[in-house]
Amino acid sequence: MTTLPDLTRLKPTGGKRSSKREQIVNVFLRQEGHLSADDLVDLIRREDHRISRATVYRTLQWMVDAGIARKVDFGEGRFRFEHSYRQPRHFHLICTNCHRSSEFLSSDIEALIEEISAARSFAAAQSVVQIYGTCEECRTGRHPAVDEGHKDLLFARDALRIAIATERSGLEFYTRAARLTRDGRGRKVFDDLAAEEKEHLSKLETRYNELLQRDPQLESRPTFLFFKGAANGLFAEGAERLLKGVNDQQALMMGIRCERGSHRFFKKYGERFEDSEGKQIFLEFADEERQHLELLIREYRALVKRQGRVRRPRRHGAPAARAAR
Amino acid sequence: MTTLPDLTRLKPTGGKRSSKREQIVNVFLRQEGHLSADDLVDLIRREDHRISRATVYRTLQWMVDAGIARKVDFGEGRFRFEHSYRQPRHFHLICTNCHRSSEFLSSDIEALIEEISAARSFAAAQSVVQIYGTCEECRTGRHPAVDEGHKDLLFARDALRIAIATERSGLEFYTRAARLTRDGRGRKVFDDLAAEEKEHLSKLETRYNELLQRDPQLESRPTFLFFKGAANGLFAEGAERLLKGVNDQQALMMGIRCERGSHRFFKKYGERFEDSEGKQIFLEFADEERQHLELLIREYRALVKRQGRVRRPRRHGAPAARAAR
DNA sequence: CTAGGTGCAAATAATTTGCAGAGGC
DNA sequence: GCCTCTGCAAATTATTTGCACCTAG
Repeated sequence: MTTLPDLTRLKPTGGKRSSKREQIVNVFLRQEGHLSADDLVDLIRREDHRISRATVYRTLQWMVDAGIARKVDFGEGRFRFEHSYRQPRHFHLICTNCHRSSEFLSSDIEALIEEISAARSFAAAQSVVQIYGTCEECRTGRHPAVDEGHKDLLFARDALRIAIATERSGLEFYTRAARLTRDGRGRKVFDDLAAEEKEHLSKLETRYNELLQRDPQLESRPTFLFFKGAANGLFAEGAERLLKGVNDQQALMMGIRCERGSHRFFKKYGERFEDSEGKQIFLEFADEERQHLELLIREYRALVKRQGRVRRPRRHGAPAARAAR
Repeated sequence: MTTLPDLTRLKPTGGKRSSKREQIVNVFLRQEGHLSADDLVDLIRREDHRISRATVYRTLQWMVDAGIARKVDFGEGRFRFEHSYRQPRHFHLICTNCHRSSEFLSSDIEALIEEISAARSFAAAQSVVQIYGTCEECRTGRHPAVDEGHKDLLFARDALRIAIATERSGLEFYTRAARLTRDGRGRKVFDDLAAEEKEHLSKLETRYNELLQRDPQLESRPTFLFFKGAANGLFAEGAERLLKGVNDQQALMMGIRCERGSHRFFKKYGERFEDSEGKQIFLEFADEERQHLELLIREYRALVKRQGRVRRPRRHGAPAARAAR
């Protein structure tokens, strides 16, 4: 919750400013990857030969309490430490050959973990997912075409990709819904939303291109945030269902469901992360979806008031489409 | 691969029969749960005060090599050991309060792990999924209504549940397909398959009831194998798609896809486990699905030969159903 | 007889702690 | 001056190893 890289804010139990501690923390933060206590001692000793191992251990513990560092266990019989002010709760791929590890996020796995915990009435606090095996480099002998790159950029890239896919599927959904809707006011709502999606889509694409300029290889770097819904966008299923034939009320209701799902997803992810571009993207998008959601709920209520509740779906496919032309 | 509880077969490097080792192994196998080396030393010493800690460590290592035990790391700074001759590659829920842990399988998580590994070109050998938190008992203070029960029975129960759900959805699929199919020979294939599914379904249900007799609380024990496809059966999606309108060839092809998915799932799971009722259920079922699959492929080829390849779907829903009556 | 199994004590390895002195507020 | 930080050395914990002895094949 706290713990920006801004160190002035890091005073967990009102500790004193201390040159040694600050030195250790700085060296730790300058590194990336997963350091063992011993790695850190070595690094520190290059700068200052007079810092004891005990102090490093104590400072590591302090950093964990302060939320700067997280203790991770890769089953080596000792702990390692990683930065924790970005992307909490990520998972690891660990190469048993070169002992390097790379990180990833998977909202899909997280969702399953939540479901399983709930099914077992278990209050999950945190979870560890570690995939052990051999990395590409160790297997093929040659360096991978591109390295992982900076986490913040990757996270922002994947956030934008998901947002764009969602926007695209939303555009498809609203365009299709507008075509199928008979009620004039309802149709206008869908038309307006479609226009809004289109505009926002181009904004997101611009933003994505800006991101690419900051790192020319960004697009070819490996996926960091795995999320299955990303492939076709969160409205894809809804858009498909529209074709099965629904009445105006049902179309609005499906819009509500899609927006709600989308809002929840973006909010949940956005809230989890420390200040970063990706977080911002998620939260902005969540807010937009919330607005759409509220609009749709209002319209749904208004329509039900005008028509009474209608449950029967419109006949399949073609007739409705024809009627709209 | 080896490692039945039958200890006579456990001679990894041609070790000698030794009273001490046998004693230690027996005590270990008599326990369930996750023992630390120290726990085991305590248990051993109750029987024989003259066994040294070093021997216990050496025997644990021997058991790991022999495949009797698996070393697990719950981040406590020491290792624990669990039996490994059943359900390899399970995952853990770990209570940080009472330090007990319970096991589960999730083919859904496994599938995601495989996908992620593939996306990162990582050759995954094994994976660790640990959910840390507070168990129901520690949270509410009272004992859970039912305990976990014996793993073998749970695994068999969940295997049967999945098989039954698949059988039900298969029955639905073939019944529907038979109704929609115009080609006489094709219709007969579906009718026969539907009849077979019905018969096998009742067999599975009988078997399930027999299982319940062995443990009256079995049905209320928590899920052990989590698999989302289990809810509606592996043919559910196919059965739904049939309603959208398909021609005879497409119906056969969908049957092929469903049977292939089902066959793969049951085979994969069945092969992973040591001899147990659950394994047997999975493998029997996989074999049945393979037979159906082969039959459908034959029929598909025959139909294409008779009709030429037809790609256009039949018109939506009602007309096809009408035609079949 | 001999390779492998066993006990004991000592070694290792990661980490923690007691204590006396140093340093910031 | 007080309280916390720090270094050093000793302690602790989990596990491994060297070595002499024992035991089954």
